[in-house]
Amino acid sequence: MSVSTTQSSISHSSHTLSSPSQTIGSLTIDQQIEMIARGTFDIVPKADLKAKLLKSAKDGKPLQIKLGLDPTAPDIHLGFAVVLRKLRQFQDLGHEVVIIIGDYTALIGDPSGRSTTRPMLSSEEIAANGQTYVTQLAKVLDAEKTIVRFNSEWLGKLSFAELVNLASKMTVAQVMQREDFANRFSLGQPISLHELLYPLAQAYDSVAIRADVEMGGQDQTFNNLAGRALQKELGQEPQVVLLMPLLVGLDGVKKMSKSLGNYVGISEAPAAMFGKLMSISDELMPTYFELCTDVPMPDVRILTDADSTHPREAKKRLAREIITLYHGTAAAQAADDEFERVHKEHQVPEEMPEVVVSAESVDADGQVRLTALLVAANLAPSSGEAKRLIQQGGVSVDGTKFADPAGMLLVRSGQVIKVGKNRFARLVAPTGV
RNA sequence: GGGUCGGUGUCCGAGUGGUUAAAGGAGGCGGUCUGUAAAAUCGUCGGUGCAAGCCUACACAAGUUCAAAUCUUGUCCGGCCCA
Repeated sequence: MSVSTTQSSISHSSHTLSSPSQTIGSLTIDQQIEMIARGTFDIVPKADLKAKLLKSAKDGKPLQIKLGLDPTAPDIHLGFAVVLRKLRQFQDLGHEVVIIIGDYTALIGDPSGRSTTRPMLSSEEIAANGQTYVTQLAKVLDAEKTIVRFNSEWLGKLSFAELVNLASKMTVAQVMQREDFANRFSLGQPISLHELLYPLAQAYDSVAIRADVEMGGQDQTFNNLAGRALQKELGQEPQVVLLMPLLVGLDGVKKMSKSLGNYVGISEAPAAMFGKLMSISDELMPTYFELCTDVPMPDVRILTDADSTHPREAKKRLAREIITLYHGTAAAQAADDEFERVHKEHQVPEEMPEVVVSAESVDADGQVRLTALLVAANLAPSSGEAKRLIQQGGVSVDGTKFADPAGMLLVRSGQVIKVGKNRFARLVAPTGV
């Protein structure tokens, strides 16, 4: 993967079309389209995609597939991976991915709650951030066919006159079509002027790199279409806009995001992933199979039909499939075994956080107040919460319910504290106890 | 610039001087049930403390009062109308 802030990096993208495997290489255009279409929310317009694929195959020139990202630390969870995996498919078909890091769009965006302007990143910092992205994205993408660019490269060079000219290509009414703007406006919520410039800036990215396809989440519909419009306006062949649905999080309601805590990170430990995936609702299974795994759709239909497959088994299969993608088959099987042991045989997990009981917290008799211990062990956010958990019967020590909220515990190394259904910690007594 | 309305706990939203750590809903957490699913159901949700209690909290600050989320003034932020 190359990281470059120079204009020349675009030109290096003209190597010949290559395919990683015979099977993919031999796909007809229609088969390729079927593959690409899996799980998509929308492709605008589908006919253009076909035309571009045909042209690319004929000329032996890979398509430029664009994805714009915030310069904030990427939280690569399954939801984000949905888009990345689609990009990977394009790469497997021989095309080239251009990741655009919106360092400049982030700079001009000064959210109203923020009092200080974000400091301008130095080129060293920018390069360093780029490297971080490379490492993280490489978990899904093919590094050979990925280019990382920063949009300060071209947005930073725009003069005010040029910006005004660009802004003249779009009307307020057009921008206000965007659902979130329209909603906020009608609800009487504030919209800052600079926010209206966002779609324009993002659209200009597409012009700058001559994108053939722009990928994005469903929520990016408007921005991506603006790119298409602006390209047309400026005499370029307009990009195809390919939108992926937003993956619903573990709660089954809201989109998966780190801040909502309803996510599965792709770097999470296999056992943790397994547990989280088993907790999703049955209704979510088909979507997760379609968007997060490579299981062929006919198989998915059998797996998600409760008459042919027990939902529990299907869900375990789902968890194994996903874990295999990021940790390999062996880890997936191990996570499955562990899950069985803990939840079916009600044994304690093999691995769990260890908590060293501090010597000061232990009294002369070697006892600790359990509420304090729970807080120290990160099993409860506050002692009030710890008390509640105990009162409600959510805490057990070595399998025995601990019911006294004010109770003291005689600490022995190796004791297992369990809170709720799946939070465990193993105690390590202070030396000498 | 003028007028006007508003800023309450994770979110929404009641509350116009005192049994208000603040109704109700959403959501979270725990128990039961289950397939660690969903649904259902019971309980619980500021901090600290074994407890009595103490502390902090209704944008921010100052004030009136025995007593303020509630009244006054100023500041900040926002909506709407007018210019």
